[in-house]
Amino acid sequence: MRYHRIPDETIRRLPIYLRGLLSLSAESRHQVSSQGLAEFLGTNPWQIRKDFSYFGGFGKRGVGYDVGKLIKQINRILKLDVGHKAALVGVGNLGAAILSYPGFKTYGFDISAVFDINPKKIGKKINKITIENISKLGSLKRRKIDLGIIAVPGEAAQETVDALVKAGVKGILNFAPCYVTVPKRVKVITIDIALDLARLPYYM
Amino acid sequence: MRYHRIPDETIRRLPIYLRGLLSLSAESRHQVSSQGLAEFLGTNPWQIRKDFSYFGGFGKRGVGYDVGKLIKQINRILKLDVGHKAALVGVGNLGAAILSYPGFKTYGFDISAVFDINPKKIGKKINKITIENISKLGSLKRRKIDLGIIAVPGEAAQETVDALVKAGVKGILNFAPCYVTVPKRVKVITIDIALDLARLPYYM
DNA sequence: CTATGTGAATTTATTCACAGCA
DNA sequence: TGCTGTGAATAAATTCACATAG
Repeated sequence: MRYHRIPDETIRRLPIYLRGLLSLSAESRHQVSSQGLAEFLGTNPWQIRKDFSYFGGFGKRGVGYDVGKLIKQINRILKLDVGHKAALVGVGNLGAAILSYPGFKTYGFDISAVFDINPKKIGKKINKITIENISKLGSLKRRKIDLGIIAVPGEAAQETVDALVKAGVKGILNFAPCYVTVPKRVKVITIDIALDLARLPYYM
Repeated sequence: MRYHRIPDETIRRLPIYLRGLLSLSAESRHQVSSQGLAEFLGTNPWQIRKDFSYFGGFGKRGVGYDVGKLIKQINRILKLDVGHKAALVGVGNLGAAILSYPGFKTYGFDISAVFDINPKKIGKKINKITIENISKLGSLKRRKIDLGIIAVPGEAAQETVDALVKAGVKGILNFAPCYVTVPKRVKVITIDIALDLARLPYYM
């Protein structure tokens, strides 16, 4: 295989493949062809083969892919194999839902600290984690937490991001419905669930 | 302006523009240039002008865009100007968070019915809406609800989708972490918040 | 003189078609 | 023979550059 820059779209799809492979694995499917995986995921075989080919030979010609091996490889490519500690900031409705969402640990994430600004919430426990004062974000570096999840109102998003960056996080998942600026070394992914709903009527 | 097929990516960005324009409008900004909007949204001016150009002349040369007018136009393009009633299925942690999420009404959505399968929840009220038995989904057509939001476990997603399709919805926002199949006339958008988190370490 | 609107150029991503390996 | 892996062909999206309108 020659060198190729890996398309962003391929990286975006890897977690989808991983999710599907984990489902197959849970059903004790140990082998799958690009055709079979494509049907399971609602995509097409060429796309899957092309995406995998950027990383080298994952499969066996005439046979298909080994599900367990593929899971390991994708986990390594996405750097999920090392495990990641995350801090959640903002324990409103959305924050509480995020905290109890089972999907994160599927990918090796552990929300190990929770912060809020509301004095009534600070000190209380939620999912066995004590809610800390947002002013204590400075402790993240010492606690090896390099990932922040923001579930605060839009008005507070930028200052929360700034505080997280100062605390040394390298990646931020932003649920606040606005654009935030960060230094280039930090990666932000913004999710606004209403945005996706907003384009649904166009297609209906 | 000559005819152009509108790129999917442009449609994906329209709600982002709309969100930004609504913010500007709330700050009493009535005029904005592609440059100014781009900075506000973290994108670039060419992209914005190109996207708008697919729909005709929205701006005034030498001046910029009228914020209010632009909001109206995008709302119309996305068919958000008519308002949409949605039904939520599944009132777990995530469902409850969705129900209280303020972002939906920003785009003219009204979650006007809530369903669950758990007998202990049925009949209870949440956000002033009575939780109904999931077996009553058939009433949606009569109630002019054409949009479904699914927040059930993955195992139940396909059957829930089937029930919603049978009840006549034309669009589905799926929060269950799996691919679901529908007839071509129905549009599904799947959101899995863990998928986005899963590609963050790659960039860190 | 400023900022839009848009063909053309470039870059990026998808699809195809088939060689090559188990 | 069956399914992967990958260059080549095609399609789609982004970026540029500048003519054009207010």
